[in-house]
Amino acid sequence: MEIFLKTISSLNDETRIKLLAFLDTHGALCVCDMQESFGMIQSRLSRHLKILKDGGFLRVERCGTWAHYSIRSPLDKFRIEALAEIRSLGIELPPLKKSQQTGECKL
Amino acid sequence: MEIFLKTISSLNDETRIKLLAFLDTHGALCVCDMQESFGMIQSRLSRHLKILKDGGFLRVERCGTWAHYSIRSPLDKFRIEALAEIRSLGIELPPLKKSQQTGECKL
DNA sequence: TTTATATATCAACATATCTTGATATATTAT
DNA sequence: ATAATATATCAAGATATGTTGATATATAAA
Repeated sequence: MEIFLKTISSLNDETRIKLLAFLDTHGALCVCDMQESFGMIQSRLSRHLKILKDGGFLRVERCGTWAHYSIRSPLDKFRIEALAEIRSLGIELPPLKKSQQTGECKL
Repeated sequence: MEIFLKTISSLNDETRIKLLAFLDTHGALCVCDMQESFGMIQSRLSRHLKILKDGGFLRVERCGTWAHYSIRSPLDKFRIEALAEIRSLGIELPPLKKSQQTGECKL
């Protein structure tokens, strides 16, 4: 029950649904790229990504100071269905802006 | 997006998940039966049932003063998966107590 | 070492949601 | 009509969640 509720509550926010859709579209992204793309304050973004990670939807791969978030794989059936449902919503997403940092590490 | 969020937020509560599981197990029930079974204050129960109805999970059939709630049918794929997930949780539910009212109407 | 960058976490405030008890509505029985 | 019953809704308070700005941590560069 606790895990299911955590999964559900991680989806219970428009910002997080957009982030999921964005990562679903673009694959792995670092926080700063999403920050640029969504024009979102860093602490806010970081918080939502943590909630999605704890909700079982995302994984993080650290690479130096960068944290690359991506959709976790494999996902269980329910989370796959949730993602499919989100995909089907046709949410309008911001264009991807890659933060022009030097020394980006190669995944 | 709004509809999806409403669906998700309707699931975002332990009480409502138990109610869904209960109705999934017992079929159509009137509010007073659930009230008896869960030992729950009527206003609270009524509120949660409304949220589940608005979330697209339940339907109501009125019969005199009684309101019989049941899982809506047919459900779309996502809600079916959500229900399946809830079923798989093996939640412990209270025994069904039929409120001993006279003149219960036949569905 | 100092400085800069990327990310995470915290504290304070604003907003949303849940619970309760009271009241409203609608139907049935007397 | 009045009284009783089933359900819905409202108002107030308690709790949870989201946002912001500030700070902490950790890595990399100079």
